[in-house]
Amino acid sequence: MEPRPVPPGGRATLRDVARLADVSPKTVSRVVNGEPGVTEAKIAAVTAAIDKLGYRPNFTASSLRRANGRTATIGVVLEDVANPFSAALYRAMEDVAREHGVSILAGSVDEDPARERALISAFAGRQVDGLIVAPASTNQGYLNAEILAGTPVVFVDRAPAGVQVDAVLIDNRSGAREAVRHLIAHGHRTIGYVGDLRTIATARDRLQGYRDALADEAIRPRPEHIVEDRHTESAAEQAVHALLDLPEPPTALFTAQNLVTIGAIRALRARGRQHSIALVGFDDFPLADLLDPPVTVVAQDPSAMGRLAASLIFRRLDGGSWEPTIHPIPTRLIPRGSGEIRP
Amino acid sequence: MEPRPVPPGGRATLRDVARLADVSPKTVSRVVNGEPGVTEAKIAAVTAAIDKLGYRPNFTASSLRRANGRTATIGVVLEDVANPFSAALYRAMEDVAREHGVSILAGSVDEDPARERALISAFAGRQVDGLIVAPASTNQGYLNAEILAGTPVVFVDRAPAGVQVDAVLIDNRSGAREAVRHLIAHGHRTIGYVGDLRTIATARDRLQGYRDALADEAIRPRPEHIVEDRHTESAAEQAVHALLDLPEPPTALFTAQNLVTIGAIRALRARGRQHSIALVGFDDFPLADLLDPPVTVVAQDPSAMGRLAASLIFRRLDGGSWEPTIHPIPTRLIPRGSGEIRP
DNA sequence: CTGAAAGCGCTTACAG
DNA sequence: CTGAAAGCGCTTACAG
Repeated sequence: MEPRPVPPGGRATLRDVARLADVSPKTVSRVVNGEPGVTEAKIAAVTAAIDKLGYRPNFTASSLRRANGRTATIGVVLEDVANPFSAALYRAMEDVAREHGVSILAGSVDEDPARERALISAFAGRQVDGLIVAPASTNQGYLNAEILAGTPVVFVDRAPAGVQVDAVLIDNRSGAREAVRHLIAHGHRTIGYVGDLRTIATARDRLQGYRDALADEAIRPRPEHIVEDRHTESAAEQAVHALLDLPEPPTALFTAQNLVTIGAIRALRARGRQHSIALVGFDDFPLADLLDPPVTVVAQDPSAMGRLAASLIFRRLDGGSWEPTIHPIPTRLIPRGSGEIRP
Repeated sequence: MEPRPVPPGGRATLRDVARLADVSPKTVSRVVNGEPGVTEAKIAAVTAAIDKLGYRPNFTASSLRRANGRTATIGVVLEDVANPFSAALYRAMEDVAREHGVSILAGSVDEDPARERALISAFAGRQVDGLIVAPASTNQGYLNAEILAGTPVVFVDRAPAGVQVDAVLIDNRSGAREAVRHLIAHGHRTIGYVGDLRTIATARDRLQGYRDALADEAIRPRPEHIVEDRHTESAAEQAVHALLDLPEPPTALFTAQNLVTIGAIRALRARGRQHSIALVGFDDFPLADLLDPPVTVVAQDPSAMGRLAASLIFRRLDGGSWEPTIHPIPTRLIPRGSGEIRP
């Protein structure tokens, strides 16, 4: 609580400390960085001066001069931190980064390629040691300059295009196939699909998985039962209302993203059909098990994905070298009730 | 996709660009920063060299030398990004920061004061232009050095102690009082309290609000109906089981935090009591309206809180000056069903 | 309109 | 064990 004698309006520098302790700047640097070969007396003098001035080393300046140029900061580009999937990814990365004494610059892109580039440009300009990206763009060739310059880049959730990098991905197609197969196994032949923007590759993969599962059982997909480009809860809700208004409505729904699933549930509830129309969602979400009926989902493991993505960055920073690889993370079907409703 | 002629293993510098364009570094600097007074010819030469080298300005170095020393980066210290409350706060701050061309360094403290200090130290060492903090510590006097040095600091969700800063807060006590008053108005006289760690000031405030509401109606609080220090879902779940096992169990519950509310719901479900025991939770959470019964809550507005907190930082950075103030954000009781169950 | 010199806060590479 | 000089990548403050 005692006010510290900091230079008014500015912060003390290493030179201020050196002057007060009556040593050279280099000696202060040695003390600050815990380098050996400084007498106890000088260490004490420097430490006292640091305390007195409230000196805080300028890490930014030191990394500018330091041999490896590392900033102990990585950049994380997410879809939307407010979405629990992104939030879980981020939290897992943060935990790994903390173990390495590394801070995180993060931002959300909301499916906007321009925002993705702006964030990466801002992070690269701040000399991040690595980048973890869940891309919204269709091609990330612009990252090649960074990669050539030696910055490790890892993609998460979405595959790279135009660039060779490690990627932590799930198999969206087979996950979706499993979901729809589950519905078929419970007797459904007319299954509606409601999915995210078709500009998103993972959304297209999930639709393909849906088609695969139908083809497996020689069920002809009905175009009117397939609704793409639903990115929000309310857009999905409307889509489900429309599906149920069809002359031949589906008896089951596969909803290919967490917000879409929630929108679908709202529509089913509004019609009192939640116990008569089966539902399997892609992506788990908090409280899915507490709804009535509990929601069957194909769960991803965002914590595992985030941990692995961050670990890959740090392995490369620690000198690890390997060809850029796809690192698959398995999905898991969790039957809870909504997916086991029979037609 | 075409590989750029970047110096192998390193990035091009402003000097590299200057050499290639055959101008002085200062001229490159002018072009990069869009300063006026450069001939079209030189601009073209510099731009071509930048493209050829894949040059990206080192923003870190420029802010070291730049007059105001700004890094266009702020630090955000949250409770836990994976909690939807923190995630919503963060997202709102991010949106404001983006409008100002500012990046965010963020981290979670998980109620650990040491982590709080470590994060702030890391962010300050990276020369952030401002700090937004949801503190876990009981005293933040250590921030005074930063504040004296001119870094704007804003607290959010939790009040400052030992330091004079702006704070964006809700009135936890009166919010809790309103919640419990609501239960009393619906006929309850024995109301259980389940709350977060008593080390958290807002948890203590909410308990006080609970006591206030009982006192208002001259209801004697029963110590055995008050359970503190429940920080996780499962801890809260256990607590509710224990409450309902009492000889005289409460007919209603006030759960003073979002995870605690969810844990309580799990316990009520497990016993099939969700329609017979009333429940009001503090903090809204996604899907609260889709549960059965829908959950009555006292809602905070984390988006409004985050936006305001970030705006305050930028107003100060833009030269605004005022005495550090508490900025109250109202809470709102949302009756949905669980809180209107009668004894 | 353009550039040479100095310096932001720190570390490197030496010398003693 | 200690420090003087130079330099990280850039901008400032001048001079022309």
